[in-house]
Amino acid sequence: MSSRVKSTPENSAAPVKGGGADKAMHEQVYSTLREALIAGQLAPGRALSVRRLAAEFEVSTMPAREAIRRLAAVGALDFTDTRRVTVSQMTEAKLREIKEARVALEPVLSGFALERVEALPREKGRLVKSLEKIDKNLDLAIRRGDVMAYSQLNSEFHFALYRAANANVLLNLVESLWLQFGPFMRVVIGRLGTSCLEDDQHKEIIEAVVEGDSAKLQAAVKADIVHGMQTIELDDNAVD
Amino acid sequence: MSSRVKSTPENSAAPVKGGGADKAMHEQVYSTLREALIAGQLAPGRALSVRRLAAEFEVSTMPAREAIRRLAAVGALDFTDTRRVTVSQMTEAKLREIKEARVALEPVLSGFALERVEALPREKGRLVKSLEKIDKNLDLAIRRGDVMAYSQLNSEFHFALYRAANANVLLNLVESLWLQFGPFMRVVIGRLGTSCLEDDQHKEIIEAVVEGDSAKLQAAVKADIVHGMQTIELDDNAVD
DNA sequence: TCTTTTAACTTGTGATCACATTTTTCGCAA
DNA sequence: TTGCGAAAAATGTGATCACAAGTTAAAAGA
Repeated sequence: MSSRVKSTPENSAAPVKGGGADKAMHEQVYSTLREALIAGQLAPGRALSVRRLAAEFEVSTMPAREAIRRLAAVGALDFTDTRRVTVSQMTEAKLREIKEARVALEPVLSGFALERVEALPREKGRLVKSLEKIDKNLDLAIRRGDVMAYSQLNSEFHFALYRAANANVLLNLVESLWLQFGPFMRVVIGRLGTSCLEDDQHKEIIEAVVEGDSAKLQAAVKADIVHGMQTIELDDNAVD
Repeated sequence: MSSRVKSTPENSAAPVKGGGADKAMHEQVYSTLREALIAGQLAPGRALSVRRLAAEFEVSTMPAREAIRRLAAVGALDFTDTRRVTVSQMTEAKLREIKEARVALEPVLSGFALERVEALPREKGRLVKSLEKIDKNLDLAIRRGDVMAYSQLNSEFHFALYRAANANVLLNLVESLWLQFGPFMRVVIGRLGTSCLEDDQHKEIIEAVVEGDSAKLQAAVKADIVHGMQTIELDDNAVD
């Protein structure tokens, strides 16, 4: 939440406006915010405001508005009854929905990913190496008890796999789910400590990819989700 | 696409701005556009523009922008490489993804709906009556060959069921899928005629709800989706 | 008649201002 | 110290303008 976007020098002094930059500014605000949410860097219930966001990114209010609107459209942000914008709170019912949706979608997406890399050996090699590297750092983060690094790396691990599917419709659905439970998960893990995360299914996931075994992969992904979500559910103080 | 939003009389003459209305104007623009997309009233590839939309709804460009941005966020609209906004085109790969996602999500959502109405008999009665009425009109539309009415009523039928689940996370995911294939489906049905739609699973769906049989309901919903999507896939000229 | 160039128009994006509410802050009294 | 109420600051939303880039239409040349 403290990163800076290239503040086009024209903005401050002269009122030279227009497209200018190589990428739309609202896009940059959006991406940064999205990463922060998925990695759990923004606490549930935290209030955002158009003007504060704009100031932080050193842009006008317009890009901030559009980024907020976009995140709200996928359920990551909530507009309260009084028109206030906050990071979505979790409820028990919502958590159940997210779990069911993840279980329904992510194994399918994993299957697509495997199907695709099986046809592209070089890409498969890159994917496996990437997953192994992330998982190694993940283990270190867990042992270190580094919740922040864990959240970041865990999402990186899953999305490295999912992105390999080259299936944007499914990817967007899954991403919207992660945007919704990311902030909450981070809070729970922070409370429980990383020790509860030691027995994930990442090794099995990598194995299944290497072996090209789709059934095994989907089962491992599902198990990983179920285990992770159960860990959260068990913390009864989690939902307020 | 020709409906009007209450044009607050203050807007035209005096520059009295601000919240004013009871509901945000961008929300109204969004809802209208969403309904039009799901019902297939906007053809794939059709170009939208902020200013034209604003003119049509008799609002300024701001509410139109936000509505467009929001629909783009869920994949209903595309921003082309040259910053043009169009109704999303369909591709073969995308259609496959949508089918898989629908098969994965909509039976689950149906199960949630049944589970909920089983606990609320009055609501269950209302739901069944509502479904029966819509299905009756649906049959008439099919016999009449009225593609427009069919698209409208078919979405009403499914969402009447889905809304009963009171599960907004899942509902939003499913809605985003319908927003993406609605325009395309309408084109295909328009080409094939409504005769190919005679053997849907709506009767079985209603039956299963009445009987409170979740397995039967989910199977019927899945069959309805698979059948509907296969109808589309078979039309090889459909995807351009 | 067909191609090419140029001018007019349209469009998305960013900036800025206005207004009605909501939220916070601060001083005063009990 | 604790409530309470009014002033002050902040916020979402809508309107409007500016600018650069894209699209379309027209005009000019072959």
